[in-house]
Amino acid sequence: MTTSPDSPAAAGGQKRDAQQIRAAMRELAALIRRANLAYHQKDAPEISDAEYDAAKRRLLALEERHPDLKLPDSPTRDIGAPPREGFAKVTHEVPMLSLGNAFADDEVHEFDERIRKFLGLGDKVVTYTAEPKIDGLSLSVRYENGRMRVAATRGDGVTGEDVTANARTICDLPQTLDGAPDLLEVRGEVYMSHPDFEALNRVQAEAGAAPFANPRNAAAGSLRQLDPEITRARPLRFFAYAWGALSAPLADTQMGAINRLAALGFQTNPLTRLCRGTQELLAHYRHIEARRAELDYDIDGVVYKVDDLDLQRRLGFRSTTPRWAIAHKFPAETVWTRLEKIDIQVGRTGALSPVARLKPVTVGGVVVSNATLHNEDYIRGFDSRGNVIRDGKDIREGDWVKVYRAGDVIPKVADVDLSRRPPDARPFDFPTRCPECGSDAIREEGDAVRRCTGGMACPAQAMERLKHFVSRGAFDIEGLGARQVEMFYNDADLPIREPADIFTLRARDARNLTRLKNRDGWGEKSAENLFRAIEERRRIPLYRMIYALGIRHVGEAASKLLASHYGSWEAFETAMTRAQPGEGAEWEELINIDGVGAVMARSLIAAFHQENERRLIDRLVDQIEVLDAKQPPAADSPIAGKTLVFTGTLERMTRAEAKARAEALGARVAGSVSARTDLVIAGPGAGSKARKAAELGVEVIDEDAWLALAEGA
DNA sequence: TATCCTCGAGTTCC
DNA sequence: CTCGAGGATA
Repeated sequence: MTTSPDSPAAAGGQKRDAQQIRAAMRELAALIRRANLAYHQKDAPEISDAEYDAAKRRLLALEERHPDLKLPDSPTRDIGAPPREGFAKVTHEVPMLSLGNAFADDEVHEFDERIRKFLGLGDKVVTYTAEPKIDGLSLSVRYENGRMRVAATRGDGVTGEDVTANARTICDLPQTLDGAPDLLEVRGEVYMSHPDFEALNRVQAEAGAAPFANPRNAAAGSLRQLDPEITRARPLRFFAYAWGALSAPLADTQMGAINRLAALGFQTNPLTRLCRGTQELLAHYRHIEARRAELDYDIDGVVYKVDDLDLQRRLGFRSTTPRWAIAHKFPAETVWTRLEKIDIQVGRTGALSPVARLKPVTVGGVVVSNATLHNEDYIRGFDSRGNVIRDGKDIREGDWVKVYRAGDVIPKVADVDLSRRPPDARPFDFPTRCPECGSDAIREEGDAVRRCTGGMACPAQAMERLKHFVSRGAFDIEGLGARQVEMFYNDADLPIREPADIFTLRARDARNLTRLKNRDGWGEKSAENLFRAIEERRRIPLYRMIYALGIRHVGEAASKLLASHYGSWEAFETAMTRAQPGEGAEWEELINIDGVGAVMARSLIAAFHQENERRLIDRLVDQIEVLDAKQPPAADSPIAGKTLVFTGTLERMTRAEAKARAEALGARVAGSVSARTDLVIAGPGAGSKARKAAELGVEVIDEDAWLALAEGA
């Protein structure tokens, strides 16, 4: 038998390598899992945070280099792995908002038009600042009387983490300021330069530690070290570009404020320019894009801001973003890979969601193996109204597809390579029966999603409903997350199949021969902790209860509206039980709540009238105590107990603000004028509502009078 | 009826 | 983070 001298040996070497890598992966995975378990059960951790982080990074790095060898049950894909840090929480005095995005030139034109329209500027040219968007992490640094006091990460925008000790090691951040306002919160981006990043990874490699995937991860990992001495050894940099709380204005333009920050000793980005109108904005965008490769730090787009701070103030904010700024993003990195299979998941509302199972690839430093396919139409390539998606190309199992991470997070399929389509590939046959329970899956007229009709008889829906029930905004039971729900759902001795079962768990366990505390992975302490966490939630605020029911169209915001309107579970339940869709006093009351429309109202009524659904609710209510919503007391305000309606444009405050203010003063805010309305506040452009108020003889006041009323109270 | 805005639901990976 | 739908308004 003749073989070429080296090929079998080489193949054998590769195989051995793969085995060694697999073995290393298994060992690291076991180490991480043991540490997670120890942490969960609040025992003394077996390994230090640093060792844990190093193990996790090493495993991630291995997986990144060898996506094909990744263990199917790798702990790196654990959701809800516990945070291991002990940073204090900091509430931002001024929230750190995110920015709206633009990807194409015409979105920049729309941004500019929106602004001119909002301000009534006609064809006048607006001046903007344009600056690179640094790909790091944002930080807010608070100076009081010229001294650095607190530095906090963005967090969720409202609450961040206190990383002051680490921030003090960043040389771009002055410890003291000369000539600054008494109170100054400087905001900007912490980042790591390319040379520093490469040097750091060399040091990591020499020390046998896993390298960081990219400068952004390196910066984030360094800033969130518990030991500031480690952070000190990491060369972090900082660009200032914004501010939070201030005791005195910095300037009257954005550019002026940036220059002032520079004068105070902060680094500001040298590519920041003033641009008059969209043409200059786009020109500067292309200039920055062209120079992107020469910069020694990562950027992911260009930020545009209205320069005049007075105009910024007038433009104000939408719920999560300022109207006066936008991030013009560079195109996301895309990668071609094979789509191996299309799976269908069933959500809590019965929605069938297609998911692409991909041959794992690294996109933007992360291994991606799944991507959302949204719905039937997205796979088909055009929707029911005949709109074309991806030039009308459909997606088939076996196709080569172009994948990117939308907003650098959610993997999506952007394109299909028809030239590489396997000859035997067939158009995807979207199921018309639920893959979990076999019930019919139907698509309502005009709806994009197909839904399983099985209701609570569908195990997938029942399980997802339970997961929602214990989720953060709902009952939020410590130690009973998605994974535990799945475990208990299929448990032979101690099943949780519906919400009420959670609250009978302890009693059932006590009657059992196979006690929870005797099981693998459980002990007396962990079982007792779970039972205690459940008991703590037996008394539950009304809005959490309503939200937990998981009624379609009724999310967190709507639940709060309903809770504060009805005040008690009894009142709410009675109203929902008596209400008839489309008629009667209870219906009128329901849809008159500002923010509740006919669709939501019907959905609520259906939930309380559908027999099985209703029994679930009743059995749950038997087990718990629903606390009344706190009624705003403010009994002595002139509008307490009155029903108000806002109409037209409010110029001095947003509608949400006005509403919150009115409610704080004990008034109810309704959406439309009726005989039960006491007062209408009409801004400019008020139409039918103001007329109706006049017809009904309801008092109408303008915004100034309303402000006087609110201030006086 | 069209348009703007916010909310709900579903998704991935850390 | 994104899409689609619901709700408010012009």
